[in-house]
Amino acid sequence: MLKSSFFLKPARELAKNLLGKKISFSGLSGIIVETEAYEGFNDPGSHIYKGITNRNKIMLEEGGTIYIYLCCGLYYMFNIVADKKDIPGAVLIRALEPLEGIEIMQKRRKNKKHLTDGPGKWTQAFGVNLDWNGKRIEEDFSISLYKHKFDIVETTRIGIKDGADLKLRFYIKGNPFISKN
DNA sequence: TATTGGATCGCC
DNA sequence: GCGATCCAATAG
Repeated sequence: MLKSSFFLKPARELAKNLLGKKISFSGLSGIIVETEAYEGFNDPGSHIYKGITNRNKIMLEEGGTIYIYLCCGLYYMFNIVADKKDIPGAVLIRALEPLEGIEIMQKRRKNKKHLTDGPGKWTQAFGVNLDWNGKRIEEDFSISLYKHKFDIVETTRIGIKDGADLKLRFYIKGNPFISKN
């Protein structure tokens, strides 16, 4: 289990540090293999870029707060807020390598072959929804060390129009559970 | 009130 | 490859 001070760093740093960590929730777990950073007020790809709203104000909370939002009316995106209070930033968890509770994940997912290799897929497999928005990560989830040695690929983020050139997506090189792009 | 996605799936 | 899906937040 990581200390809460682990999350008090800029989003791009936290995004890299979260790779290879194990995330556990309600008997399910997986290794974080792909993340994206959304950092500061000046990141055009970030929700908070155009100003603080009722939804994105959670990005100003203390690092380690959960930020969940519904994407395309269908899928929940799970983010961990980065950095100190009032400094905006979040890390989107895009893909996991499943470890425990695979039968439950298969029950929730229609496509049994692709349980956790996308930001909307793994939240569906884990049964994550808006109930966890604004909660502290340590309340229901636990994040702990798992992998130690791996190479990190730094590349561009997926699905955004603005800030698409910034290399703020990170994934574990060679891992088969990276989302499609 | 009307529009719109940081995605996924199924069907061409 | 491309359109349908679904709904909360945002903009107007």
